[in-house]
Amino acid sequence: MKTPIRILLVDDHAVVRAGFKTLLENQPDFNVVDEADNGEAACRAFADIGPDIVIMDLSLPGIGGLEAIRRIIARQNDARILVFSMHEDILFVEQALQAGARGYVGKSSAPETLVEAVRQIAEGNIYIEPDIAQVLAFNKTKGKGTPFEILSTREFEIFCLLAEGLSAAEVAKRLSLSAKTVANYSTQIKNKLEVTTSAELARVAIRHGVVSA
Amino acid sequence: MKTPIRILLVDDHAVVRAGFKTLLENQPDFNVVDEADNGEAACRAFADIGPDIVIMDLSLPGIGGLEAIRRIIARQNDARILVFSMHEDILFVEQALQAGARGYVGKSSAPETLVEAVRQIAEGNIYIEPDIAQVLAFNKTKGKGTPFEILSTREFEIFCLLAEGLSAAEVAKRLSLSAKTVANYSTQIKNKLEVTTSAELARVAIRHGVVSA
DNA sequence: CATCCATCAGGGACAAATTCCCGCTCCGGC
DNA sequence: GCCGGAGCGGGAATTTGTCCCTGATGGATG
Repeated sequence: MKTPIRILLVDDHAVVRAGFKTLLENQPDFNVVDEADNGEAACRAFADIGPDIVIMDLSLPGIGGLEAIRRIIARQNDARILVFSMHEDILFVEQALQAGARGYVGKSSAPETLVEAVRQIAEGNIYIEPDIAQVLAFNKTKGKGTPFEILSTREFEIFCLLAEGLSAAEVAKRLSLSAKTVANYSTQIKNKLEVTTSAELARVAIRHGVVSA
Repeated sequence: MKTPIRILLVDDHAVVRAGFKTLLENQPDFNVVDEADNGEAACRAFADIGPDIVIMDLSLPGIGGLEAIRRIIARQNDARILVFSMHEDILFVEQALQAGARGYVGKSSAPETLVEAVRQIAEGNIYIEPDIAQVLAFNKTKGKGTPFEILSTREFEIFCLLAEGLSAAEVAKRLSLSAKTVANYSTQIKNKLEVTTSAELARVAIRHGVVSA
């Protein structure tokens, strides 16, 4: 190819980055022109070199991957960003795509998937893993929005208490409700946030700064 | 080199594995002779091919990385195992070394560190990242206890999975245990850590860096 | 004003998880 | 050999969670 795909690689794991780099450069038309290990550096590198595509991990030190995506998109709203994340968490995927990412590839994908995703996105298309795409499409039909806005005031209140580690019975006492009511809310909250266990609930809450660890 | 280092690569992320493989094989005397994506397969592969060194991720489906290390060491107690883990948390390092690993390289290491670690361990030495080694040594002198020392190996393993948000049933499937056993462990773990809900469990885990938020 | 719909609250019935207690095996230490 | 702890799981009672459905309220909107 006469016009190689110029890639900016963003991941805070130096070793993983190096591995990916060699993997990507096995493709003759792939060229990793720069790397970054945090969000700020990624933004700067993007501005400096204007890569064809950014491959970005979401869990970055400093400003997270999401914020980095937002800043890059703010600068150039047709920037081509592929998110590669270790934890294939639907909430993150949604946030990433909403922030402007053009694709999402999870941890358990085949290497060819990554390569294919890079090509698709570099050409201006969108690439989301079939499995994940299905879930997202399904959510869309159900009118699911962003994580917490879909919770009503009361739901959010109960959500916080549960996330802090209170049992359903304790929450009920605190809010002068029936244990039954809290149990029902709890189920509903989990459904809305698409988690199944209280541990996940707590993680989501902590992740979004609703409660502290 | 006339005697290349024969490597068994164990990681459940196909993409990461592919990246590492290409990275390692940039070294002319490194030879990735086999790969595995879970603990059982790793043990079998080790028995089959007798590699010079095993590079192993800790978070594996089925029997975890820790158990895989134990089984390999049980078979050949001078087996050379290098642990490469995404989450460089001290607890895991301690457990891994106790299980018989000869080295530990964390996510944020330079690629050269990984290569160096492989060489050191292949020669029969021990290699632990300087940073981590320091913390370990420091903890030893202070006899500093994390709340997790009171957990047995198995308890800790289950604790991690629960904290990540898996249900008891999922943990059971993952570890090939009865749901009953996991439930019993779960109760015991909560007692030991003095928490009552799974949400609290998750918070404790996150607070101590055992799992990420 | 009537209607519709989301929110809040909880009952009933059933499924599932949790807890407490027990028994069993296997090992490493004394 | 004996003991204690670790690992594994069954039994039974209990608590929780889930699903569904009923009201009440309090805006919106036609």
